[in-house]
Amino acid sequence: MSEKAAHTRDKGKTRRRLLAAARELFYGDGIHATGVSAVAERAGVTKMTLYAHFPSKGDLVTAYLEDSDRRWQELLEEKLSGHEDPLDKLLAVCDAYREYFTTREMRGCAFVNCAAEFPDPDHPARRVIQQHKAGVRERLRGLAAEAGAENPATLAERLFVVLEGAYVAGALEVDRGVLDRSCAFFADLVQSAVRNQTRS
Amino acid sequence: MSEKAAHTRDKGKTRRRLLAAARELFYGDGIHATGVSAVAERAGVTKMTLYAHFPSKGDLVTAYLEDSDRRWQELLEEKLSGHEDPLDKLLAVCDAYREYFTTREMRGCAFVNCAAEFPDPDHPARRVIQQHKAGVRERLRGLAAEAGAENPATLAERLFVVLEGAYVAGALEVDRGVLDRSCAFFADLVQSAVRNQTRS
DNA sequence: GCATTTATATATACCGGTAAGTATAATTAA
DNA sequence: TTAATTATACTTACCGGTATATATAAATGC
Repeated sequence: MSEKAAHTRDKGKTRRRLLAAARELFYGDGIHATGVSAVAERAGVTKMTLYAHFPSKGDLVTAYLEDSDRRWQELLEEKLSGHEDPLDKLLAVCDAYREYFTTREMRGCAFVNCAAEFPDPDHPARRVIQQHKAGVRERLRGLAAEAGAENPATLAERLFVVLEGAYVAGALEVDRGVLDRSCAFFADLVQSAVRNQTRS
Repeated sequence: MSEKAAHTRDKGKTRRRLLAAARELFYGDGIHATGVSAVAERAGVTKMTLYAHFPSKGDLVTAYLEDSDRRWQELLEEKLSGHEDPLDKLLAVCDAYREYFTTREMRGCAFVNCAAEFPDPDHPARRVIQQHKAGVRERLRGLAAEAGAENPATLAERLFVVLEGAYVAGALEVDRGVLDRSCAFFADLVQSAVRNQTRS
């Protein structure tokens, strides 16, 4: 049905198509290597239409990042909702990471890659990146506390470092197993941090 | 003495100047965002001279990566030579990482950043990146074995993941402390992997 | 010691391609 | 009628890379 229906008057739909195209191309090929014309073409619209939705390429980039963050959060919360025990919830973060990683091509973290392309710390895109990473860390900290870790802040930061490291290592190595082994690493850290807790 | 001596006939010196310029600009601003003219200008030479040393920008990029890897290895081996005990050597790898990181601006790993800009796994630059990371992992594995870790391969991979994670986390956060805290993390991992060893 | 050759670098202009972004007019669907 | 989109052409700017002709320092030959 939605085959030849490129002539939809639904503005939201066009915007979603543009964001989907931006996601594929920006993430897959890099941002500087992707022209706005290519994004428009992938979305099946004209460059003029793209500029009707996003005033500049920079705005499209930040919208792409915000959209990616939103999608990540949805995936994470869905994963978390499948568990009751706070310890299981904590472990589920790692699963979400792995799933998010393996779904997308082995291109590493979209936010890290974007930061590599935009060195200026004051660039608007960096704000979104910062917020995304801060969100992950904050979530980990809360779950670590709920799980009863001795030092939730330390555990959360270490888990965060492991996740980031596994992400880049998995993107660079042909060997995909590092992802799975890092999940075991993650679980070991959680276990040893919660084992010697003061049981309530 | 070497002030106004831009008219040196030393080919090696010009090449070094070009590589230094490439390092600063490629690393600091990104590769796609840096034009060959900018590199030549920074090196104080003409674009023609650049192309007399490197047949294309791609070749300059791979030379830049090879040079970076060589510099990293020199720093690492110098750090390692300051210790006798294999356990201290292992810990020194983390110090080398931190020093290498803080010397250069907070822009993360040059190899990871380059991989973000060159998605094609068959791109020549990716070969250098792969070799660099494989070298780090191999070194860690050897030192872990010498230090008498129970499972050197597992420890080495985990340490590698921590180093990579700390690198990207430090580059994204304004907080520089994550680097130092990750070194403590690194040390903890080493300690607990060596503690329960079968003493020879 | 002096001229010549050769390697290295300069200066400058150019080419084809592509990028981001704009202008304008026609078209489509509600 | 009106908002959304198309189609096409355009501007300005920069990119990687080349062409051409010149200048200079050092090694070479006599």
